[in-house]
Amino acid sequence: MGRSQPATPQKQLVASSISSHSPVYQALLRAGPRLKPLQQVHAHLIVSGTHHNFFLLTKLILLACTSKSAIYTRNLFIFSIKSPDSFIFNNLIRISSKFRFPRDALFFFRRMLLSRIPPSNYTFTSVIKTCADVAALRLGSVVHSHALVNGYGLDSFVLAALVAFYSKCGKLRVARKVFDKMPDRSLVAWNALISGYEQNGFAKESVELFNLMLESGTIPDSATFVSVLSGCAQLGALELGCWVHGYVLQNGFPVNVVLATALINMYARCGKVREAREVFNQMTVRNVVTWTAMISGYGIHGYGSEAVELFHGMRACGPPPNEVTFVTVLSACAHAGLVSEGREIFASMTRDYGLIPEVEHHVCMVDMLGRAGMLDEAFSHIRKLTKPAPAVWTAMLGACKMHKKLNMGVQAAEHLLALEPKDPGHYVMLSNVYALAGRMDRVEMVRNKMMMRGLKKQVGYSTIEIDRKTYLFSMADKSHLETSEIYRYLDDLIRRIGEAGYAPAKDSVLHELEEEEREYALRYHSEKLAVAFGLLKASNGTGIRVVKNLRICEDCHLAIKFISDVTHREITVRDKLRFHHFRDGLCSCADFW
DNA sequence: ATAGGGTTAG
Repeated sequence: MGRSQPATPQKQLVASSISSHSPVYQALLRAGPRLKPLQQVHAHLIVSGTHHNFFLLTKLILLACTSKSAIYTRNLFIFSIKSPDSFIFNNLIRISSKFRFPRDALFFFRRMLLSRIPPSNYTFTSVIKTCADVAALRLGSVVHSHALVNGYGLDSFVLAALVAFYSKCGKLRVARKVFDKMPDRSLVAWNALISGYEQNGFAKESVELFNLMLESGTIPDSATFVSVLSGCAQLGALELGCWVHGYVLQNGFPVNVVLATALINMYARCGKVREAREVFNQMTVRNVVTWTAMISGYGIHGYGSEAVELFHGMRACGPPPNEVTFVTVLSACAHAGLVSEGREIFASMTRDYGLIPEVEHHVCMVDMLGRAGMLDEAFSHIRKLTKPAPAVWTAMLGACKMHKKLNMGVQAAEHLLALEPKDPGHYVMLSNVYALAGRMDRVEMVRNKMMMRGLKKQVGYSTIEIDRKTYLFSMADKSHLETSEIYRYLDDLIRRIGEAGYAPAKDSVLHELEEEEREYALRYHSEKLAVAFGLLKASNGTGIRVVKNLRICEDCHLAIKFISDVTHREITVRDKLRFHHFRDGLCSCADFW
């Protein structure tokens, strides 16, 4: 029957005769995703007259795209492929999106629409992923409607991609809405939203969703654990973090590098640096992120020499440190007063690794020199910079406050306020510098300026985890069920530490308040409330772990030292910058923070 | 052929 057909397209005949066993196809496979070999095979196709073969051209262009040769791929697309089919379009879009060539992915998508080839769920997932990569909210929303119109409103792949997309754009409410409407939620959809919450700072929501996931009977995987552990790290939720670790081990889930690194980070940020090191030691494969997480862990606990030692270990037998590694090790030096070590490490950055110091490294250097009381050196470090970033001046101002250097502090603050006139934190700092110098007239002036500009001090709060639940306290908080008990207990504690020699450090309260209000405000700072609650609730012998969103104040620091002494309890406070381990009336930061 | 993951200064 085939014979009786008119001799229609020679092409078709050739196409059918070329299979995946043919020598040319094998040559393409051998070439793989490499530009030069592909072009050689291409030349061979032309010479042998098979360069119109659709099957071969499809393989060629997809390999070209995989080889990341964007120009060659586009040329093949424009000049060699007469009428690309949906398979070619979908794969070009997918590969371009996978290798982060968003412009190409969108180019092919537009061409697909212009060719009137209907996009499929494959098309939409890749295009949405591309929109997520470049956080193109408007475009992504248009593609979303497009997907709905094309009948993919219930497709689990498309919807999972949309959840990830809205999460990446910070639109968690929309992401949640899409997620809630999914008829059957895939593991990836759960993971995308859990990660979305965590990445956008909504650790609590992330953990809550994880619990819903378990209740729904969906089995989590390593990506789930990684996001939840990051959430635990954010929250300082050690109990939950330990539970996740146990769950992973008991159920025999494989612990890969990323998961182990997330565990290190969780333990370190929950105050358990020894446990973090244990995970680190047990790993067989460690990459630069692993090492950096461990060094950072030591740093935030004030264990500068351990951080430096590990850094040298990394130099000797680990992967090359990257710019993040240097930030963490320099910060560790700054917090531990390791000036000469820090200087040497800073120098090695460019000398040994060809890394150019960025703003964050300069911030660490200024912080390090400034904390150590070497304010002139810190200042001259700034002067060497062509355009000092605000953060550098923030570090300088912090050092001036610490060492009560009024003139230099005012100078730093002036630079800072010129650069960032809307940051309330800078005004607070400056007013504190004036207060410490006894210039109450100036304190008043800064406060007025702040009010006139409609700026408000950031609200401080502290959290504490009891029985895998996190409780939040703000200053003079009375929203808790056991408020009266907590206040009674705290008042009694303050009486006891008063007998032991504690006197409120009234200077450390923000001078927005009148004299008689100050002591009251200090007395019921969120961290004190959280500590009191912890002492009431946590069983004897266990440590108290509090997380504060801002830096701990001078008075709370002093009070908690006394509290650790009179109650014989270990108290850990993680503030915005680092850990304070209080024990027997002393703090691990040695009052150097 | 489809979607999700770990480290960063003040």
